[in-house]
Amino acid sequence: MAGIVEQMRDSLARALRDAVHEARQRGVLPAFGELPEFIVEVPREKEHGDFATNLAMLLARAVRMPPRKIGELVLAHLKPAGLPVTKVEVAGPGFINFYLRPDWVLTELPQIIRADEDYGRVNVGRGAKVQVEFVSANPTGLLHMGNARGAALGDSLANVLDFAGYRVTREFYINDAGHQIELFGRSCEARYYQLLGLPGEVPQEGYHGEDIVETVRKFIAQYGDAYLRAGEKERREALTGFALREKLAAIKKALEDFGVYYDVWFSEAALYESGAVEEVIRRLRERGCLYEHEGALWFKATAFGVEKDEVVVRSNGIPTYFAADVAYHLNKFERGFDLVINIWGADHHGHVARMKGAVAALGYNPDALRVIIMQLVRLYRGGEIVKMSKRSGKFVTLEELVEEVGKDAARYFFVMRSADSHLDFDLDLARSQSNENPVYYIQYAHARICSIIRQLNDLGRRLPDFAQVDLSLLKEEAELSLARKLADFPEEVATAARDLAPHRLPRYLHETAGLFHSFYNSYRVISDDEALSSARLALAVATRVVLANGLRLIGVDAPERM
RNA sequence: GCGCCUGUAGCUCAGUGGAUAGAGCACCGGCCUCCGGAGCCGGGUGCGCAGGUUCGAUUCCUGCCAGGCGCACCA
Repeated sequence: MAGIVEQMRDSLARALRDAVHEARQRGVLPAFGELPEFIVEVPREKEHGDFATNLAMLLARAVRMPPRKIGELVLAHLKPAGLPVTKVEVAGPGFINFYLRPDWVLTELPQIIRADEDYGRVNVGRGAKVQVEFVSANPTGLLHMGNARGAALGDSLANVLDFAGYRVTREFYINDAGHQIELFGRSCEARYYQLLGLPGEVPQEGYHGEDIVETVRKFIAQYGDAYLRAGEKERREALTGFALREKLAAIKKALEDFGVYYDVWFSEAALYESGAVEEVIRRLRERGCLYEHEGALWFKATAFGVEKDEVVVRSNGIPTYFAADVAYHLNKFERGFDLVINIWGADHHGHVARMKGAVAALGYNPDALRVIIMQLVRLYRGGEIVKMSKRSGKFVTLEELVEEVGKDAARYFFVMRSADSHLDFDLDLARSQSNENPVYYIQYAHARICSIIRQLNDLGRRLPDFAQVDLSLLKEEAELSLARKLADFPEEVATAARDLAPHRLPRYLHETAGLFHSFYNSYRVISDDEALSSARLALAVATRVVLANGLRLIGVDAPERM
């Protein structure tokens, strides 16, 4: 269901193509090859009309005529019949500008209200299967700011893709195998001894956080000192298994409190147990992509344009993390995803090229793997950088963040920046319940509209049948520009999906809320004029729908009262 | 040294191969007998530097400068 803006764009493009065709038929325009791919855009400047096209300028080279001249010729053959076009002109270096009747967009309002929570759904995905893998933190600790940003970004992107017509699977890859887990187990063991009054030392590179102590304390509460007498292997397995389950449960809880739910929790250990890691090594070997060097087995990544080759099996016979990750990605593609999206921290960007190389080596299209690299997060409090260090266990966790600033502010602040940008997170601003805070600004607009409707009910009046409302009564600039903004929502969703850019939404919502506040401040919605009240209620209710839908996509609540 | 990301207003950041580059914050001044003042209205010499491609570059390419992150038989 295309919005009215897209329909208008298409109609104008069609009229333009017809005009060019006509002019060529009549020999007014010389023959040329393909019509260049022109765009019909909304000009930045209002004075340049409602829509504009660069068609004439793009055609200049092919027909060897000045753009303005071409514009005039196209214009002479243009028949915008049935369209609310009031004026067309050639301007500037050769733009063709279209001016529309100011009320052209108003018919969208009842459509918005009717579609309600589905307004803004588009079909750019055409039902393609897409997987979004995000966070995928080691289940050995708590979630930090990088994970939090990934969670907000990944979940919002998944929401957007879903709304844009993709079939989305959200997935968390659990790194529950390998060297780090070994270290984790030894760290737990050391704490186990310590808590039981025996000597024990957490390995230098191990996990020193207080949270591990807590976890081991719970283990002791349940099993006492029974494992002191067990063999090392048995003791470690018991401790590691217990701790991993607990950590994972805590991670899951923290994410749920952050509004993030997964479809699949995928275990790395399962890849070893099922033989998938061995299998993928066999496949790579079969394809001649592996070789031995100094006792280790290497993947010939350089054959796929990567700078360096990569070890898949160490000389001690243990596969690397990379081997498991390749197996995981093979598994993803075997599950039939058309598009596989990973959200990784900037510290993993070196991994992208070789992962794509491995995908290509396995016979899949490396472009079907899209990796979004997020830059790092810096926290500010009181104007100072909050120092964090993972090793010492001193970092702000996702739970603490949500507790300090709330879920809504946290999610909004993470999503409002593009992944490419280093994020300075101002805790004071996010926490402030004032007009400084953009989250509340948007939520406030939503609550205000709900309040208007409550007011209406209190007066014993009811919402009108919006299909019957005389929208032509909306004539004020503030009304028309708000309606115009609302009609942009479907294209906003489409663009966010196409560009994998959920950060567009906070901006759009903020602008929309601003236009509403502005309108609200200048005009009364509910008045003695029944017809005018109905028209303005249509505008207000449509605004509520768009704000609610947009906020939902970024995982922020749309409260009826604040 | 090599690779990736980033350099836009005092600060944090949007933005697009096009016609006069935007928002929030901060700062200053206005607005409530009226549906929620968490609101509204007004206030601006800025695209790191240098070349190139183009009818047109803040956007694309090259070099340089600055910051971040990588460059393990770690993950």
